[in-house]
Amino acid sequence: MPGTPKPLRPRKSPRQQRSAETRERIVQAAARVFIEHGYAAGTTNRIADEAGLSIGSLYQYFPNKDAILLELTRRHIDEGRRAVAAALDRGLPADWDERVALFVDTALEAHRGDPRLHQVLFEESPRPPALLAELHSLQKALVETIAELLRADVEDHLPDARLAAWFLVSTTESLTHRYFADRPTDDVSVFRDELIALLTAYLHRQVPAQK
Amino acid sequence: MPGTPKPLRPRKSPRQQRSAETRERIVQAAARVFIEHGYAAGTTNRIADEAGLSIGSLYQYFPNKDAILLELTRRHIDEGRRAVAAALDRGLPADWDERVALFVDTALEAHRGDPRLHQVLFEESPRPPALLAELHSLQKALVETIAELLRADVEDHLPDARLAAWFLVSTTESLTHRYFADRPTDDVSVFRDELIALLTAYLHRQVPAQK
DNA sequence: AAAAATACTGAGGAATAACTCGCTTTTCTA
DNA sequence: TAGAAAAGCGAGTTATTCCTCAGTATTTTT
Repeated sequence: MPGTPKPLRPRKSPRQQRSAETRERIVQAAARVFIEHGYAAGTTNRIADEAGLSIGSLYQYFPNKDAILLELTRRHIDEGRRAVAAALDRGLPADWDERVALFVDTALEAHRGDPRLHQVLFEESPRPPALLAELHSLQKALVETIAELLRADVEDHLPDARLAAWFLVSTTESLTHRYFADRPTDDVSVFRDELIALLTAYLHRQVPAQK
Repeated sequence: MPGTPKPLRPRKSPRQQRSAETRERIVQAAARVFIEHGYAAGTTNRIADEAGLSIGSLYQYFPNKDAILLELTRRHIDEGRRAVAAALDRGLPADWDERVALFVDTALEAHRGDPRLHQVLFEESPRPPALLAELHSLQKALVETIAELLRADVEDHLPDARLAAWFLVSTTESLTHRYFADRPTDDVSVFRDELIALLTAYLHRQVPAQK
């Protein structure tokens, strides 16, 4: 029934301290259940069970299963956003090689939680259009920011700054993601260095003679 | 019930020409349905409907839903395998830049069908362990082959040929995949050239002075 | 052209999972 | 400390989906 959008907001705002904790318990339990069972087999009954609650209580706080997933996804996105903001706050290095390193580290940082959860959230689960749009605009903003930085430094050496920025962002995200799924090396720092090598090689080809 | 593996083989081998066509209709309809509705909402009833068949007929040819998915996935994999084999048959260029171009083109070729189907098959659907193993060993073989080629050309310039090969394969697959989801450029050939630039830049850093 | 084999039908059984609601327990307030 | 409000409970309802099976239609064989 595509004409009936599901409610995604909580039906009750916590009044007592106890209920705030309960809500949190549900979210934490959901993360564990999704990690272990995946989205489809991560039933609401199982989540309630894992949280040590009755199914009824769960539905006091979340109107449906997707709302729980949405909460988890939002938290994940916010972590990423905060990581980027914090990095920018600490000041952007002038050198592109260092910028790339910072960028890669931030991406790794964002995936430092449980990669399996990340996989469930972003690949296995149905995402409501609103969230999809949010994700898309977030990535687009990041690409645009980096494109601006590229343009500022390179003037007309670069045929298509936005495309280059897209490559930087996509490569970093995709390979980081894939690293945790595949684990081609046990040592994260080896992966980190190699990814940085890949990106800087690309940039140096496009951005000659950075100082 | 993890203890009860589902049968995945067809329950009936076609005797009449008609039934071979019916089987094919089911597979084609399943592809369309999965593309439009995704895996979970791509119900067997919907597939039967799309194929213009009764649900009972569908179950004459496939013992369960996953068997249909498996058939689609196997076909997809076989296409990729054939593309690689054909490329190798035509002879491998001596120059690494051309090898990279060939590699990228083969990847693009494999995704030339419907990227959305590819996404459903490889990211959204539950894959039986047997298929997962098949996929993994296929990718591993490809990584190993390329690692061998790298080692043959570079002797000890390369700290970790297997990791470099992993980066080549993963970057190509991930970015190709992502390209079709994001469409950062309308022109595929622009993307192609940029991806080749990325990979050759990486290789030239690792494989200095190729001739 | 009758009999046999193959192919197709679709209502409904069986299973499962999302979600409700009347009731109980706990906490807060005056 | 009594009444009210908030939080919690869980058997049961609703909805959906996979899949069966008894019967019908079509094709092949003799």
